[in-house]
Amino acid sequence: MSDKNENTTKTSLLILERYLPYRLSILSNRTSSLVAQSYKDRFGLSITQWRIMAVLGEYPGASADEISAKTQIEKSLISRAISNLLNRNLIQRQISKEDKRRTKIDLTETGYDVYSQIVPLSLKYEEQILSCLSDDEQALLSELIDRLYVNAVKLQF
Amino acid sequence: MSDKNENTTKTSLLILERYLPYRLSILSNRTSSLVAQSYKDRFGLSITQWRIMAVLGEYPGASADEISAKTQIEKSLISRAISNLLNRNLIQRQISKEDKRRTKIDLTETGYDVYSQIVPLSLKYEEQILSCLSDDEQALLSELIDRLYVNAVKLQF
DNA sequence: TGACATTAGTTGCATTAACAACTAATTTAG
DNA sequence: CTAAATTAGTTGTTAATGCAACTAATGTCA
Repeated sequence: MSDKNENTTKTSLLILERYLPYRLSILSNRTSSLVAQSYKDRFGLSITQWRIMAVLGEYPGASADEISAKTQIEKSLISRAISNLLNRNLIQRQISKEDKRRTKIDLTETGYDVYSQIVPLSLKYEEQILSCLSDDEQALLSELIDRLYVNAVKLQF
Repeated sequence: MSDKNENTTKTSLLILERYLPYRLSILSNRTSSLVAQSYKDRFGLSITQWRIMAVLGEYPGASADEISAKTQIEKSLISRAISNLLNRNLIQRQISKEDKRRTKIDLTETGYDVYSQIVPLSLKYEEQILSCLSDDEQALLSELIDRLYVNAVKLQF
């Protein structure tokens, strides 16, 4: 027994290809970019723009900050993406009466039309991505992802 | 029965928070940025730089293209990261004798020393990230991720 | 052998993202 | 009531990323 490097620790082996954060990252990149390319081609929307619209479909009248929280997208990116969507008349906004710092943002009619086209498309994509798993496996995966995320949020390295 | 929107299709519902590509994306971002921050703080290395070093630890003498394939990082990023690692004397390279376009890249002694410090750290991080799952669940997750990735690579939207 | 295509790696450029500083409105405390 | 702190949103700056053009070397095939 020499020092702290016992046989359990020896020169420990890292195989990038099997490293979980790496694998999550490449899986996520692949799925996101598949979907992103489709939205870009069909509607000229980036993932960020689409996610904002998705939140507004669920939560009409949300503020920029609420959108930032729901999408996990940094608020300066939200601000610029909102400008773009406003210019394209996909969303509209008004200043909140109760709090003049806030804005209430909504899909326009055009925006809602686009939204209504993308929703079924994105659900179909999700289904295809998950098509290699049984229903039970899908449910399990979903649970595991939730737990991993809850755990990851608490961690601090 | 009005138009094409039957009850089966109705205005289908998308809940971003439950949408798999989104959830994968935020989980992956969280885990990667946890790890990234640690490498940045402790060794001044970005994830890209670290992944290159990780590949070289596994595959000494790899070429830039091989590194790009193993890390899934675009080759221009690899090229620039390699320049940086060369400047910092963490890696070294020589032109391949058989094919003068290729380079053979290796960790320097310094680089290997850093590598040897990061490997156990990164394994510990992985363990902590997975600590919320049982061994069986970890194995299952691993399998599901593999299958999802294989499937995702084949898909085309 | 010699044109043509392919491959390895580098560089330029345009887009995206992250981070901090800033303005304006609101809330909190004394 | 007012000074200080907080919050919503915007903007500037810099770094990271992605794509495409480019050079140089090699491979292909008539």
